[in-house]
Formats: sequence, structure tokens, C-alpha cells
Amino acid sequence: MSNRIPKVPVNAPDNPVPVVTGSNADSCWSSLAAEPLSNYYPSYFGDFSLSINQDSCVLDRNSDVLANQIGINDDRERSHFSRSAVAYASGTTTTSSNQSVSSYSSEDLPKKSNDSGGGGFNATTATSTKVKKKVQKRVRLPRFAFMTKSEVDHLEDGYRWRKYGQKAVKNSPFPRSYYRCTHTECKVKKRVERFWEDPTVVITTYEGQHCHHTIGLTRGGFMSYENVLSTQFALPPPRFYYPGAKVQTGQDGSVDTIQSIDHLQDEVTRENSGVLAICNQSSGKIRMDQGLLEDIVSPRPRDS
DNA sequence: CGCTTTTGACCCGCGC
DNA sequence: GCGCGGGTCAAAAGCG
Repeated sequence: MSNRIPKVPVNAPDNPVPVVTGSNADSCWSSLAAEPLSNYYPSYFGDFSLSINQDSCVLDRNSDVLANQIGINDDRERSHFSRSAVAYASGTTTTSSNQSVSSYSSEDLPKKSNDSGGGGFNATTATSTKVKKKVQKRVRLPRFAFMTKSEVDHLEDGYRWRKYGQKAVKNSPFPRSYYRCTHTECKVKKRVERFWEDPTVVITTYEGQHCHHTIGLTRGGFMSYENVLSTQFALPPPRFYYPGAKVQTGQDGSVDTIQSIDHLQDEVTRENSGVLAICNQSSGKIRMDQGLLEDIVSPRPRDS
């Protein structure tokens, strides 16, 4: 991993408002492109660059490159990807083994040859580890990340997650939590951490692709956006909106401020403004407007 | 009792 | 080669 956090942000904006926004993705992207502020936080996100302007904060990689990396070849899908991506990153192979690909996780690595227990390893374990090194290959699955203004760290997204680790992050007062999907054969992982520059913002990073559907309705009764993405990773996550966020509501580029979730939902229903998902700031629940599912699931080109 | 979270130790890659 | 930091493991503790 190379996501070293710079000790001091260079030319950091005085008051960044790190929120993903923009009801019109094209204009959102163009406005960001006009003022790429990624060099404010160079390499902070490793595979990501970070773009911040007054209204938004987006983790991004070049969408075409990313589309290639995650295997979007169709122009139509690529277009959709480009329009609606919040942040994507792709995995990189970092070792030299020519064995078959495996991700660096307990599910994929050979199990320890003994179970001496604990997080510790005794001499026997160390020996077996040396053997394992020869066949071990470290690969990152495709990842995407997004930032959400939320009071709760772990946003409910319709899947069940088991926390398997927590680490202090260098130069950040906030720890990073590691979650793994509880589905038996699913290898999707997720990292959750608070943005060190703005503690009200949560950075969520998904890695991998669910091989199953969601557990259904969440406890709050909201549909997960991932429910409709469950079979295809190569689709972007929705953008998240919260009270106070600025969204472009007019064709002329006019910007409004979201007053409340209900107000936003109203706007979604009435104008089909392109808002894809709403993150309830206090509960952290992601609410899906089912009328907009088609905006998320790009129509697949059909031969017939 | 089964599942989840916590937590300290260990592994691994990378930069110096 | 060594140290640092991110990522993971797995026993113990917590919880419903």
C-alpha cells in the first residue's frame, strides 16, 4: 500500500465541505475538473485523488482508466460509469508469484498449519509462513470509496458485516475499522474511517464484489442501493445527500441547499432530479428511492 | 449458545 | 537490513 498520509496538507482550503454532491453528475464533474484540488491532499487516499471545492469533495480516479481497470468496455456502460461515479479505485498486484490470484485475506490464504491460538505466532507458525510466502500473492480487488457526512461511522447498506479489526491511522485521531461481509462465500471487505480534516465526514471504502443478494430490508426498512448492484460490481455507488448539502437542481446550473431529508425526497419524487440515494445524517441509514433504480442500474445493451 | 466486537500480536510491503 | 504503517488473525469478552 502506498497511501501514505502527508504530515501536513499542502494549501489546504480553509473550510472544505467534504461532501459528495451534484444532482447533475456531468456538471458536477466538470466543475470539479475545473478546479481539481487533489493536490491539497496528495496521495492521502492512495489509489484515490481527492477533489474538493466549496460544494463537494470527491474521491476520484480518471473514470476512463477506472472503467478499463474494472472491465467496463461497453461505451454505454462506460458513459454511465463516467457520469455517476463517486470514487473508484482498482486493485494492484504487488508480489511476484505466478500462482493463481488470491486476495490477501484469511479466506484466500492457506490456513495456518497449526492453531497455536491467539494473534501470536510461535516458531512453528513462523516456519510455515516462510513456506507460504512462495505461493502467496497479494492482490487488491476493485475498490471504490465515498465520503458521507454522517454522525455514525458504519452506514447501514443492506449487507451484514463483521468487524475483524481496527487500527489507529497515522496522523489521524480516528481509528480505521475493517469489516468483512458475513456471507459465507462473499469476500467483500469494507473500511470505515473518519476524515481527519473533517470529523463529520465518514470515508467508506468497499473492496470486492458481493456474490449474493442483500439480506433484504435493513432494520430501518430502507432498501439498500447495493440490492440492485448486488450482481454487478462494475456499477457506481450512489451519491449521498444530507440536509445542508448543496445540489444542483436546475438545468442552468442553479444550486439549492437541501433543507431536510423529506424535502429532498420530495424533490426526488417530483422532479426525478437524479438524486440516487440519501444518507440520513443522524441515523446513517441509506435510503433508496426505488423510482430511480434505473438511474443506478445502467441498462444493458441487448442484442435483440 | 451463537454471533459480534475488541484488542494485542503478527504479517507484509515499502521506503530509507 | 530495519523500521514504519497498513492490514489481518484469532482468543477473549460482550451481548442478545
